Parts: sequence; structure tokens; C-alpha cells
Amino acid sequence: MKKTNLQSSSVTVADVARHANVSKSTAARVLGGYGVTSEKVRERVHASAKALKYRANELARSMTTGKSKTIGVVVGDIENSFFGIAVRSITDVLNANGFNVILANSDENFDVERDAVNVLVGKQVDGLIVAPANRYETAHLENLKTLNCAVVLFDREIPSMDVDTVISDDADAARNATEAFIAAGHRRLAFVTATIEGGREDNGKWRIPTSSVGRRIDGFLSACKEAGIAEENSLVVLNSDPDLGLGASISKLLDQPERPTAILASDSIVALEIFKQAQKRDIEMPDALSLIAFHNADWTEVTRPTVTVIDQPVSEMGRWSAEQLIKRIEGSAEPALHHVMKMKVINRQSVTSPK
Amino acid sequence: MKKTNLQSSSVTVADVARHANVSKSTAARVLGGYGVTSEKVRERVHASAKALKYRANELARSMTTGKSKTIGVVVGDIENSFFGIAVRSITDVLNANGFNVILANSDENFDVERDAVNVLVGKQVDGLIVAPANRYETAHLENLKTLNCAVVLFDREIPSMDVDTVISDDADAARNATEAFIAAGHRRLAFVTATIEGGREDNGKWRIPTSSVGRRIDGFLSACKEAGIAEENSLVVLNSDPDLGLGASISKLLDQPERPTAILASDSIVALEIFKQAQKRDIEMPDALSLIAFHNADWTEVTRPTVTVIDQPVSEMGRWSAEQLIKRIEGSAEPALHHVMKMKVINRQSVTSPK
DNA sequence: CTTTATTTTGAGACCGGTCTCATTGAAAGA
DNA sequence: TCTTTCAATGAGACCGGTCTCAAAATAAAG
Repeated sequence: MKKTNLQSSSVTVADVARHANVSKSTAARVLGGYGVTSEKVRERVHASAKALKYRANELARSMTTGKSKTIGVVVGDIENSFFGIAVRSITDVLNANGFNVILANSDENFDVERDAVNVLVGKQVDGLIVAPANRYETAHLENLKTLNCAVVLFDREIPSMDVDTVISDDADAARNATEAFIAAGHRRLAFVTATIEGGREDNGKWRIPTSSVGRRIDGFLSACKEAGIAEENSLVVLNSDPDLGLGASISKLLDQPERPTAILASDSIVALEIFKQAQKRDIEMPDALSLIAFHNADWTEVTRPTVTVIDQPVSEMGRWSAEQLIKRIEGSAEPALHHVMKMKVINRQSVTSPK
Repeated sequence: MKKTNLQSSSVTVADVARHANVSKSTAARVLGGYGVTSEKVRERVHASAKALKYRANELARSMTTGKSKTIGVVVGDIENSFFGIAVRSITDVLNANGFNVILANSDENFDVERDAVNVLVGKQVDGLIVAPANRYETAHLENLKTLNCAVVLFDREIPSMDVDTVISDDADAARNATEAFIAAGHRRLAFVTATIEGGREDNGKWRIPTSSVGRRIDGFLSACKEAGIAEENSLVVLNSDPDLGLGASISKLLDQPERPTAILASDSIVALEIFKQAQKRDIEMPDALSLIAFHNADWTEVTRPTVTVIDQPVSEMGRWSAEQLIKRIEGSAEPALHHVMKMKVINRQSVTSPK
């Protein structure tokens, strides 16, 4: 005379309890794997659970425990292989520790990032890994301290924030690469990045919202300055017109009468665009144009010439950020860590002396 | 004399209600944006909410509404640019419609995929977009019908399942590419994929778990057969030894005395590996080896020779799957759609007559 | 065979929202 | 002025788990 439960609506602990002839509390104990229960009851409850095809509602569980076992990851663009690799290593570590990852793309746009962070916080994520698009806009991240939501900054620091951060030694790497150009005899250099301008600072310097790019520019310029390269021969090319895109900036750069003989590309996408445009213009590489790129993208080994790159330890960075986040979630209260990872250049064929 | 609430624990509707001197129900109405409230009360409640820095707990909301506004996306490997682009377009559409995306990598491993799906269902996702790793193992997906969880299959169909699916015309594309090889005079061909073997079918044919790859192989072989190419000259190279990796299979392929003069690569990663190994062996391309690759990866335009590719409409596929999923979530009951997208080859320099 | 200690179980509050339903109060109609 | 009507509000159940605390059952000790 029992009511056959064939409805699609979900089976709850109460249902299992009823079927197993125990109280809701007891059923919950065995299904939730906490408290203490007798062997006999455990078997009975598990049998009922299987019979009814019980599935725990993790939302309800998170509700009461306050732990969602979910992490928000906010990156610039998952299509970018740099972030692709990062997200992969992050999710691997987190999944292995029982966390899930909600992914958000900021498109390197601060407003999008802020909204994403807010939504994720609303979803009660236990923590966030963010590659902040703008080092000058930090309110949305500062707020997280008030809530109990751990944060790790990935690839980009925010000087004003005392929070776990993993970056690579961008300035050093850029300086080294630039010095390599100069040592090879180059005197007209350019640094190219897809980052858009963020206005000017008080001292007249460009404000570069993306902190990693800012540091790379610092390194590039300091090496140029040290070698006595004139300002007009140490160009920094930003994505000045987001409508036209970076391609336009690169066109302009390569089409100018006295174009640089060596370019440092801020990421592999920029490098690829430079490569394409150089080929289109029959600019012989490396003889007419030397190139070094940040990020050892898979294709850089296969072009002619192969591309000398600055190899970022992307996976390691991702792993570190995930592991550090877990430590925080588990309650670690040690002072915020600023982890700087060393990059190394991989010398290939795209650098030579200017002809 | 009010108790100052500086604790980090979250502010609830009840707190806001108390502060605004209204009932919990009323506060909930204005904060949740439902029901009817007076102008005056609305202002007061919003003011209190702002003062207390109220943030809705989306988990609690999902709990009662039964809608989590979260979608699970399960792909083989987010590092693969094919999936990177897919996930990007999927998240774009879903975010624009108020959904969040929980990302999972299956590593093309069925067990991992099953576990991921189960976890996601436990998290009460409203729907799933899955690129199933194995077309013969479907129980975990069949189960979803019972629960009210929408599914869309991405890039890979499961013949036995009547569920929304978007794929591309893999067999046709593979056949066309193969015919192009044959028309150019090739008589020793190979199809290379990173997919592992799945044993044999009753008729002796290999079981290919990845359905898209299976269809491509069908297309490849049918074109070979039609042209009268001998079986030993229409090789299908799988990742026969997962420990050694695909590189080993490709080495073996290229090192054999009578190596193929034309290779069809099942994805851009395979193509890249072939490219690298051919270069290492000084196998001149395209003269000594022609190549066509599935997926118009960004780097294929920049190699020497540039690579002729079969361009999959990845973004469109992602968009379609997301849009279709939303329709289902919104209650659409039309019969399951099997959407097949056309691919087109982009002719570049990697195909020529065998010398 | 009690008494006491210990293990198991059950009842019910709680998390933070939504939602139903009854109640209040003010405007409109008689 | 006294209903009638309807907008606005409040009280409280509910979602599906967890968790506290007391009661019951069992085991050990006297």
C-alpha cells in the first residue's frame, strides 16, 4: 500500500530514513558520514539509499556547513593558452582536494571582473583565484577580507593589497631579454603588449593596469636607459585603440620608416601577430627583425625561425596558487606570501645581430 | 545602544529587516525583487541593505527556488585550444543569460567524466554541456533524464541517446581531405589521432570511444577504400601506448621505411607534434610529406609551410550548445535536436603531390 | 539485579532565503 | 458613517541538509 515514488523530484534523507525505518538524524549521519552509527543501521540505510537512488544535495549541505567546496577562478581570457594552462593546473589541484571551480573571464575589463567576483561571492565560494585586470582598482578584492573568502592573486600583484600572490620575475626577465637584444647590437627596440593604456601617473609615466605588463615595461625601459638608448628608440606599444585591436598598432609599428630591429612581445598572442605581420611584409626574421616572446607557447618551436622565449612556469604558478588557497581555507594564518617565480629564457633562432 | 555588527559573519535579510523596521517577509520581497511593496518601504530597506552591506546568499536562494543558475561544462582538456575556444563561447552565452559555469576536465577518461558529472549533479546544476569521452559508456548521462537536469552533448554524439547534440560533419570533412590527398597523387596515407583504442567491435573494426574521431576515421577509410588504396597504405594511428604518449606513435610512423606521404591529423595538437617530428627528421614539407589538420589553430598560418586545415566552427558550436541548453532549461519540449555544422577546408601550403 | 557509564538513536532547531496565506489599513463605494 | 475592496505587510512553513542535546538502549561495574 506504499505510495510508489516514481516522481523525478529528488530523494531526500527524510525519504531514505522513512524507507530504512530510522530517524532523519540517523539516516543523515550515515549518509553524511559523520557522528556515530551502528553497523546494522549503516547497512540498512545504505541499502535504502541505493534502492531510492539517493543523491545528496550539495547545496543544502553547503547551506548548513557554510562550506561550498567551490572556488571561483577569474582570468583574462581562457582562450589564451597562458590562462588555459593556468586554469588546468589550478583545477587539477583543486579537484584533487575536493573543490570545484567556477570559471569567469574578465576580458581584462575591470567592470566585468568586479561583477564576476561579486557573483562568485554571492555563490558562497570558499575562495577565489584572480588575475586582476587592474592594479589600481581593488575595492572589490579588499571587500573579500571582510567576508570569509580566501583570495590568491595570480600572475599580477596589487601593491596595496597584503594578500597571497604568485607572480614571475617580469622585470628581471624583460631586462635580461632587452639586454640580450642590446648585446647583439640592437639600438631600436620595442616592447609590444595588448594591454590598453590606463592614463598617466603623476610623474608622467603611463599607468599600466596589468601589473605584470607594467613590470615588464619597467624592466625593458630600465635596460634601454642603462644602455643609453634614446627614448624614441625604446618604444612601448600598447593597444591604443581597442576598436582597431592590436593588429593596427603592430601594423603601424612595422610600417614606420625607422622600425625597430628587435621586439619584445608581452605574450604569445602578441608574438604570433607580429610573426604574421612580419611574414606578410616579407620582413626577414631574424635578420631584419629579432623577436623574443613571453610564454613558451607550443607553436614557438615550429616556426621558421623558431622563437626565443621567456619561459614562464605557468603550471607551477597555477599549482602554487591553488595550494596556497587551500591552506588559507584550511585556516592558515601565516602572513601573506608574495611568491616570485623565476623565468628562464629559452634561446632559439629569432634573435641575431641587426643587419 | 544598538549592538554594532562588525562581525565578519554574513548579513541576512532578517538583519536588514530588523534595521529597516519591517518584517523579514517584506525585506525579502524588496531584496529579492518579487511580490509587491510600497515605495517608502523599498527605499528604507535598500538603505538598510546598503548600510549593512547586505549580500544575498545565492545558495540559500537556489535552495528554495530549485534553480542554481549554474551549468556544468565537461570537456576533455581545457588546455587544448579547441576546448579553450569552446568553453569561452559557452561561458559568454551563459553568463550573458545569468548562468555561471563550473568547469571540469575529463582528460578523455570515462571514469573521471562520470565522477565529474555526478559531482555537478550533486551541486544541483541546472544543466550540463558535455563532450563525452566515450560513446559506449552512457549510463551517467542517461541518468540525467530522471533528474531535472538538461544536457547538451558537444562535438560528440552518443548514438543511443536522444538528446540535443551539436557536432560537425566529421566524416565528410575527413573524406574530402583524404580525397584531396588522393587527387594530388598520394597512395600511402595515414590518419593520426591521440585517441586511445577502445578494443574491437564484433565486425573486427576498432572501437573508437571518441565519436568525432570515429567518424573522421570512417570518412578517411571510406575515401581510401573508394580509391582502391590498400589497407596497409591507409593507416590509422591511435595512441596505442598511453604511457609513451602520442609522440612515440608518430615516431614509429615517420621512421618506418615506407612512411606515408600524406597525413591527416585529427586535431591541432597532433598536427603540431607531427610538424615537430618532421622538422627534426628533416622531412621536407610539403614535398616529402603533406599534412592536413583538423582545427584552424592560430599557429597554422605562421609555419613554413603554412598548414592546410579543416576549419571547425568551434565558437558557433559552443554558442549553439549554450543557447540550446538555455532553451531546455526554460522548458522547451521540442524533440531533441542533432545539429551538424559544416566544416570547410582552408587551403594553405602543406599539401602537394608526392615527389 | 541494580546502578552507572557508554554507545546509539531521535526530536527539533537552524542555515538564509522564498512563498503562501492571513491580517492590516486605507481608499472607494453605498 | 459603514461596508467593500484591494494594496501592503507580517507570521510562519518550507527547501534538504547539519548539528545539538536529550532520551533510549546497551554494556560494564558493583
